[in-house]
Amino acid sequence: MRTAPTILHLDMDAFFASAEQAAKPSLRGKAVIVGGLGPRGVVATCSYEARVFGVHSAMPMAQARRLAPNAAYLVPRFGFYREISEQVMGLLRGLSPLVEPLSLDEAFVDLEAGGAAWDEASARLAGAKLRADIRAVTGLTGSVGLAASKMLAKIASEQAKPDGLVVIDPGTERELLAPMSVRTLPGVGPATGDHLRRAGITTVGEIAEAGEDEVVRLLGKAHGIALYAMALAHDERPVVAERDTKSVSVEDTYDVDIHDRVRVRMEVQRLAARCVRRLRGAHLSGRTIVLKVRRYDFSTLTRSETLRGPTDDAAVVREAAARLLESVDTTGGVRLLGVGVSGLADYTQEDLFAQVRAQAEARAHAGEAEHPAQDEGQEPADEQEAPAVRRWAAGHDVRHAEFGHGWVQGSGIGRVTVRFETPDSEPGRVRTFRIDDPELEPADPLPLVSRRP
DNA sequence: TCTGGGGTCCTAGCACCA
DNA sequence: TCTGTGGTGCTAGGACCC
Repeated sequence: MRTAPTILHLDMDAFFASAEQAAKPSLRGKAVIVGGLGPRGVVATCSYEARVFGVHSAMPMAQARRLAPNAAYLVPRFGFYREISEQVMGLLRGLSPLVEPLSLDEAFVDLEAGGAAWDEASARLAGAKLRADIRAVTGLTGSVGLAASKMLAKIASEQAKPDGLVVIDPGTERELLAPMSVRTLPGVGPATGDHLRRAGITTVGEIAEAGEDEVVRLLGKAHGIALYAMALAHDERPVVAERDTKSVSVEDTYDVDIHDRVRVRMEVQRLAARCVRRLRGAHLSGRTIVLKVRRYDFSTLTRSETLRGPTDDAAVVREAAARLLESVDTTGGVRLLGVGVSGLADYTQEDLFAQVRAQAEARAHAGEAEHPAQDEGQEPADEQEAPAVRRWAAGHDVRHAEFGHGWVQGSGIGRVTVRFETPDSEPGRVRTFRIDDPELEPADPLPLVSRRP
């Protein structure tokens, strides 16, 4: 255990919602909710103004709409958030080579490894400078936690929210943790929390008092030992810069349950193709194909099949997924389907069988379209955008030939409403157009902080 | 109230093998 | 030859995280 608080945890404040507010002046100071807007969507992130109404992450969107009917509802723009995230991660890498991203908006940094800090004063200074740099480069705020371990740095950044910095001094950890809820500890979710509560344990201090044997008896070996150590503030997990991907998967929840078996088969084929495109995009191949089915009653089951060798061949994955589906009863309807590949290898070991078949097919269909697996990057016909009707997603950027840059505030019944404003303008005016207005074009997001010299 | 999407890790049962 | 044992791989499910 190190003796100085030189592990830093950064957590961007209400990241997606803050990015949208920075991009759209008319939303600043307002309740903004980002998430799936379909009937089965959930909240990904919401602004602090929306939290006042009781809205929070992972809440069903329908419930959020009841609580905050006047909030702005936007679909996530991951490409935009990723760009901002890369700027932030760049700043972190300036502090240390040991940066462990946890998601687009969170990361650990080992300040000591980078020579950026060696004691409390230098760590505090590095944290404060980082926060200022993030604001200057992205226009957004992030909260920083500093402690001697990852667990405590994360707890510190949680306490620092929003827009703050908290240091947990080495030596004070156990005292600090003792009165906290067991849910504070990483790995304690609703199920484990309930389990502990039934045993009369609700605080971290009570886990420590119960003793390791009792916690192992309640939660099993791996979980019990890890949790007991955390309760004593023992956490020696290092900051790991490079993490290998273990699996790649795609899944879709349908607005309405699918009952038609033919349609279910078709969706599984589409998902398998999408999954392989992701796999190939990451230059990976895998041995185990996993089919996931969530039924009408929310019960979820998985079926998997392990091949003799790794593959990134779309036909092989599609066929395996189709075989797996045959063992699943879907009468009653399915709400979600997913296809994944695990047991990954970072190279493509050619699947001999697929290769031979592809060659045979190529001979048989000489002059026809290529085998989909050889067709990386191109969307199959079933996933191409239908050009007939243009769709305008709420929150996405647009450009109008006459009125300039704006974003979609809403659309429906052949109309699209656009607010014309940019990150550094005043809140803009709203205008409504026909959805097929030729002067209206989708546009790329503008930088949040203007890059004038 | 009605529950996303993309991941990771752990456990347990079973089969197989030495 | 039979039985027990321990390791390993596969499969399925559950919990958790952001």
